[in-house]
Amino acid sequence: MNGGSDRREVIPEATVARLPVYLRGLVELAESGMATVSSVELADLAGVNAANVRKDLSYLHAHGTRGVGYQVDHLIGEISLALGGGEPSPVVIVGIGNLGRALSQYDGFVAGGFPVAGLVDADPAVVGRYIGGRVVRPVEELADVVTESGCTVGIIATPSASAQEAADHLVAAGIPSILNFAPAVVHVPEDVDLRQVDLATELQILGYHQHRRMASGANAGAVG
Amino acid sequence: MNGGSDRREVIPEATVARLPVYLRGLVELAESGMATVSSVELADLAGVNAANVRKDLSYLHAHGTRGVGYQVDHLIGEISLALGGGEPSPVVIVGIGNLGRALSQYDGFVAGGFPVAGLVDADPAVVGRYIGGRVVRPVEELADVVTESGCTVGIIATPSASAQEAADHLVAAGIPSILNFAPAVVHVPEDVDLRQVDLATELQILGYHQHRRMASGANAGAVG
DNA sequence: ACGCGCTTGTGCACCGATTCACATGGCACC
DNA sequence: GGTGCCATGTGAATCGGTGCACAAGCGCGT
Repeated sequence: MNGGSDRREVIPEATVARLPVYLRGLVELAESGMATVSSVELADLAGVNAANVRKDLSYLHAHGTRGVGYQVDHLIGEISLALGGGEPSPVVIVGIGNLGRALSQYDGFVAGGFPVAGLVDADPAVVGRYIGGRVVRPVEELADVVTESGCTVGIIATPSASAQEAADHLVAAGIPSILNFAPAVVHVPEDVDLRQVDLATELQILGYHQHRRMASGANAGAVG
Repeated sequence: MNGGSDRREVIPEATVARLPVYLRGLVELAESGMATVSSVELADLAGVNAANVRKDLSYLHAHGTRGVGYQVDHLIGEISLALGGGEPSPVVIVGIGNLGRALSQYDGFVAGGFPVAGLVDADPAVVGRYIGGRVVRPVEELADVVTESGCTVGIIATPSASAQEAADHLVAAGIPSILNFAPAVVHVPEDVDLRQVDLATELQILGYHQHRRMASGANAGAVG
């Protein structure tokens, strides 16, 4: 059943999605001088259940001390290690419209270890322009950009109509991880990791809850 | 226990999250002249399982015709109705930095029925500037902006340090739905709907998979 | 008018995730 | 040095979601 050599076996997807949140909270704690943190405190910071925090951390083999809590430094190290080994992963942004421009200057990327290493666009009117000190290169040179900078993450910020094309370019260039901001479903090979960030969808989900609240508020008092 | 008059009882959260994707696909189908669509086709468009599509649509009481499929027009109407009743929900954006500027000009918002009705910022250096024909107003006037324009959705695009403050302002102004782009956990009252869109977190999740793939690729051939 | 094929609608089983509750165990204080 | 407190770590039950597989039903062709 177990080889025993699997230091880090497998972390559930839901846990992986929470680790960055823990990490942010832990960094804040470290900056404010806290040396240890309990699962309850960390749960409060991350907005989740305390038992959930403990189970999540148990997957990292980052055990704490009973009666005391977890060591903040150690925890930061373990989570960072799990989330990419601490190595920065340069990103390339495809599609330099409003959103692409904003993303290329978004501080959170650099702070999170994801420096923007390249900008490409298919529109000749945009190619050659400088955004935040970086030149926009034609999408035909995407493979070169990837090779030069060692990009491992591609961000799609094109209009939806061009999203699939952009994804194809990224896959062809050997990018293994893609973050798609375009409101469109794109298909990639199985060995490519694709995540969707859909602003319009998020708003529509909010709209549903709002609509339902009003409707049920007018009908009955039962509100979830 | 049940009134029996609940035309639309409750839709599972996972289904709600897929409805906007269906809607997009359906609109495309309608534009290309398709009158009916089968669950298999729609599933392919949305990238999900066909049985899942059928089950999702059954929650809307939007049943199709056996042997034929679903009527595209009717389905668009039903989904739109579920997702906010077809009424546009104006949004107000708090924090006009790089991201806020991009969001204020994002076409997808208007197209999705979420026109940007107001921009506010706490920084006096930003207040008064015009972004896309709209003036940035001070955060103190947030309540006025909401009242004037009937905003029902607030978008937080501030730095993380100000996110909680922005949320508090929005809640105080009576906004029931908040979309938070700041990489920070914010707390709101129970009756306020809050959704998180965290770019840095998404990248870190991608980083984990990438890291794991390399690690397990060096160890064994087993890749999920 | 009748039967065949296609598609919907759904019961059921599986799976991952969450959460409670409790046993386990270390630290600090006396 | 002993005892009590407190927080971890985890077993087990529960919950929501997914997907298979099949029965039910409608239309179209003959």
